[in-house]
Amino acid sequence: MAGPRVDDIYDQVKAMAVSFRLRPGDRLNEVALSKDLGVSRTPLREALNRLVAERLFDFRPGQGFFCRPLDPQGVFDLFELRQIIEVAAVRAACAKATDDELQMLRDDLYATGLDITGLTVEEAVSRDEAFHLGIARLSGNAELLQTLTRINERIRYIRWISMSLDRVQRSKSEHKRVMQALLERDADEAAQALGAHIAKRMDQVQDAVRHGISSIYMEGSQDIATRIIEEAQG
Amino acid sequence: MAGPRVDDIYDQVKAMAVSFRLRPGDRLNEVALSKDLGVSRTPLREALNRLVAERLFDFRPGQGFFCRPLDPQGVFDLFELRQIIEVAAVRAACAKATDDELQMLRDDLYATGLDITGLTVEEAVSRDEAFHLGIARLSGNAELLQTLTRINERIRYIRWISMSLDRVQRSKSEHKRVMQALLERDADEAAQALGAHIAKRMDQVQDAVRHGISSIYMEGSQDIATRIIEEAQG
DNA sequence: GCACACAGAGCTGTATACAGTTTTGAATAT
DNA sequence: ATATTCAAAACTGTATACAGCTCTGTGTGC
Repeated sequence: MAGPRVDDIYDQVKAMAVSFRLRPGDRLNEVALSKDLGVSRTPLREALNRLVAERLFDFRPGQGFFCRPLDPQGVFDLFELRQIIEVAAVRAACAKATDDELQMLRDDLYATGLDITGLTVEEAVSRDEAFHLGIARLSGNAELLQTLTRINERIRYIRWISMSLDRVQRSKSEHKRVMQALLERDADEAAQALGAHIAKRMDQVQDAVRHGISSIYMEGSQDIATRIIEEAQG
Repeated sequence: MAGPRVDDIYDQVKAMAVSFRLRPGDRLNEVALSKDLGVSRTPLREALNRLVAERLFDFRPGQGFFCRPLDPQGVFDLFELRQIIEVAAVRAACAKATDDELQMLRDDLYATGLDITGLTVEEAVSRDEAFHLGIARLSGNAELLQTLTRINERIRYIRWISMSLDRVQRSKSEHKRVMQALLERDADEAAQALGAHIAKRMDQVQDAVRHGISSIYMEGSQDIATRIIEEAQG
């Protein structure tokens, strides 16, 4: 054992925050959580401070750490920023990625992607993220990739909700259209396709946030992430 | 006294890192720095963990905290990301800002902005940042503003260098062009003007990084930020 | 002259203690 | 019932102690 403690704690607490196993707005009890994790408050607070900088927690001096609230405007802003970043990324990828890199992305997409029926929501969103992050990686801009990674962490819960609400999964065909444009190095078409793809999701976001808020407070729906995706209708 | 300690420490250490008073690549000595700041290591490490999340420091388990290196590719990536964010911001501002807000931005620009001769480099860059951040604020997207703020902190030193190298300051006229387009709600023109403005700076970035690296290691050039801007030539 | 081993100093990582503040909840007054 | 007060409990913020690791530099062998 005895691996890097803070990094582990950081990952564990982040996972809790991302999935809202810690309820939004709640004060975080350092003593209780440190006991749960089997560490002392010192490294826990170090991890929490990182998460504050990533905006996964709020910090109020004298009061401690609070789970970020899930507010519609904040989520909308994040989706808008995501769209900006991703559209720019796909344009950069068109210009900078090698043929080999594009081919590998395509292979990954087709290998993992034909049908998401039977997967858990978590897995489905994870694969969705992987494709989008793959594009960001091919942009050749590490900061862009990093920024998108952080955004994704903050909206992951909403994507779970959205995925579990919307049974008809058209993502994959839209992904294929983006991929096709990338392979043809058609930046305008790729940007258009990806921008529209994200915009379409944004329409569902407000609903997802509302469902999300109630899901968090309902018993028995802690397991949104592990729900199985049923067959698409229509 | 007895204000929020961690926040103060965070601000102080961030200021050191941003201005490279701590040399890039160097290991940070927690004991020495905590003594300098008159606090113990515990809150210092909490502040440092925030700065790690903001990528102003690197953290290597077992070795501690290191000032981020100043590498050309990283700086270029940040400028590219900045351009992406700002172009999107100005488009959003064209669509969403109220007439009053635009007028206030214009007034600020003209009030503070006519001539930067006689200012220190730090002040000049600060005013430059203020205009760009003003646009981001009018985008109505808090995440966008936040992201740009963080980016600015990480490239501020390079802008100081760039500002002190380039005596001819055309920024203001370019800012006026952007402002004009904003007032006319001409998103394409505004995006074009702002994008070109940032791109022009990017050409100087590689030089600035090189100068920056040597400046950091030269005695007597710790004070780039406080250098006075001389009269523009031509 | 160079590489390597080893001991000592120095530094980091974490637990714990304690001071000071905030929150809680019961008791009282309205 | 509702609001208010106040004391106890709980929690946060920071310093400090110490274990364990890393780095430094000296000395030894080649």
